[in-house]
Amino acid sequence: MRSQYCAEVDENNVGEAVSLCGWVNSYRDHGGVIFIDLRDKSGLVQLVCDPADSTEAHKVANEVRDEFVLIAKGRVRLRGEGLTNPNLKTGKIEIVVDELIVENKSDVLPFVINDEKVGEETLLKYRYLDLRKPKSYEIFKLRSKATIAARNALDAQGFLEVETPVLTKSTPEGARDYLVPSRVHAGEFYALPQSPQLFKQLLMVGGFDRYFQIAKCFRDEDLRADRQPEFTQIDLEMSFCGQEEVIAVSEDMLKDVFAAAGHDIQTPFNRIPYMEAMEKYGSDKPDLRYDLAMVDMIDIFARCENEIFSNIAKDTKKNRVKALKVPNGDNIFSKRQMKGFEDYVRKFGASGLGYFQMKEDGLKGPLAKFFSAEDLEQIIKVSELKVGDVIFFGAGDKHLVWDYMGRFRIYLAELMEIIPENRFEFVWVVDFPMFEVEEGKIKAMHHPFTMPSNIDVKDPEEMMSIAYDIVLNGTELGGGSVRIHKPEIQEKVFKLLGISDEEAHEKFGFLLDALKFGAPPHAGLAFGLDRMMMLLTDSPSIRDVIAFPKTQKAQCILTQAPSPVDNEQLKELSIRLRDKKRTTTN
RNA sequence: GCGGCGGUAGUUUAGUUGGUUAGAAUGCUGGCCUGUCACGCCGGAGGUCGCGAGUUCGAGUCUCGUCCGCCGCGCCA
Repeated sequence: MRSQYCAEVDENNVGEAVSLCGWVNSYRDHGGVIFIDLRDKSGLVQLVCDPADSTEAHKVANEVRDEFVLIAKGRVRLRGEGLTNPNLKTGKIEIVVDELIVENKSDVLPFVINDEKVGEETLLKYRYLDLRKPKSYEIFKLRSKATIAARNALDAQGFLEVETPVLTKSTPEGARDYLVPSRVHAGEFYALPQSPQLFKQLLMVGGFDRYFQIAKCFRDEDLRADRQPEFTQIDLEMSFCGQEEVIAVSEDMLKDVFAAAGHDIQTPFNRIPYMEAMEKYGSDKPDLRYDLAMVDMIDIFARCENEIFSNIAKDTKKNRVKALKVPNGDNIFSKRQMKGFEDYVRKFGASGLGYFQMKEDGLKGPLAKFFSAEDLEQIIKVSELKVGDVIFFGAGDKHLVWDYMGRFRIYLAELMEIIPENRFEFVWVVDFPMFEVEEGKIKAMHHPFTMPSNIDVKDPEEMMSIAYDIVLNGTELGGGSVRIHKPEIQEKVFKLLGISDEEAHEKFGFLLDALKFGAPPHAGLAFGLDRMMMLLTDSPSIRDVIAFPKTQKAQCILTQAPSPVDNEQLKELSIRLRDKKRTTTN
């Protein structure tokens, strides 16, 4: 049907007969001669339909409209002097058409392909038209190349690609599950996997040694610009290995994946312990493309004469006083902007945002009077203040201060436009705590199958885990851990999490059993492929890198999913809806 | 669940203090045009102003409710 792709034709083909297929990108009817830009995945080529060459083809060309599907047969000709188009890869040649076949017509499109201004809602409703844009094709081409590079890298390292079930068992912890009703077992449900976590551990018990999968995962939580209810992980697990082997394999794989996307990245990546990341950047996924680290001020504030601050500063275990220096901030930001900073951090629970300005004659600010001259000097010294600098500080509960000062750090960096573009700054965040306490309840920070590094420590809050996250430019790209492979440790962790023996056996009995039958030490990691593609394609939304994404209300506006179903279907599944109006019929 | 922004021809949008027939660009369409490539020129059609109430002599504009889209918070082991 086709001799080559549109944009593959060039000067070397002059005089040759070609047969090209594609869509009408645009047409220009001059009354006599008609020009058609034919488009396929490779690009554009100009067709010329001149009645002098073929009255038949010209007649057909008269009826052609945008996005008609054509098969054009003709010969390649060099364009005349002054008639070339430097904006087109094929701009030096054109196709003199002697046979034009309209393979399929097209209704008028709801929007013009490549029109950058069209709203996303319209684009998503007609996503297949949006995908015709060369820009869309490039994104999915890159995604394909990256995925294949990951496969090849892992294959070369002896990993076996194994598919794990999509219909699986609902688990109590973690995100909300998507449930699938069982027809055969009335009243019972499968769950879609939040990740293949337990199955990949079972594959290690099965002796496969190294497993990977490009796995779809499902989490029924609210959406964000970088979160969809179904997403893809590059998931891997390896036996008789610890953190270092997983990190080494991951770095190798990432190097290949980024190379496939045209980026040379340097390994090994830097590492930062979790606590240091929190103390310096207020985040477990710090963006290290810029510094702007927080400075600890708690000692100095403990000595100040303002009771609110000194009281906060006395409890160094629970509280923090953190400062962010803005070089030359006094000259960059207006009074009004600085007031706005306080409003910004208040949204995240801050009760206020103090500041000092570094003037010619020393530190100035509403709180300066509470500090001794020596301590003011000390503030200047520890934060290396120069005239014109401004220093902001937050005080209070450490988790709160880390959070809002960490967000403020990013906010400032964006405002000051100090974030370098076209740079990939990878960092491994390591040495995570095993648990976090929320509203008095103890929760696994990573997941309950993570190996503690100090299982015998008395205070569970002091327990650390062998877990690691890979962070790129402030985005969590992936995470993993060394897993528990001994049943007694797993049972102990369940106990600490407040999961009873009974519940543990009901929900995870199969895992506890498996651990009893010679489970090897094993460790693994999973990457968020969609987020990786966002970064590789510089896309502002995860929807851009997913062929058929869902809206923020988790709907697909193309297919109208989710949708009501017949009562008959529900009956088979032994399901009765509370609100009967929601079914389509009966 | 909460906060912010938005919804007006197919598309992108303007619309003042509530006041005449809701305007533009682009797309579409009819005609003309043999070298354009964002072709050009002349003409034409195209609007439940998201939806529903309310206030008013009169609502795109004001009020209330509701739906949808986007961003964020909560949530996301």
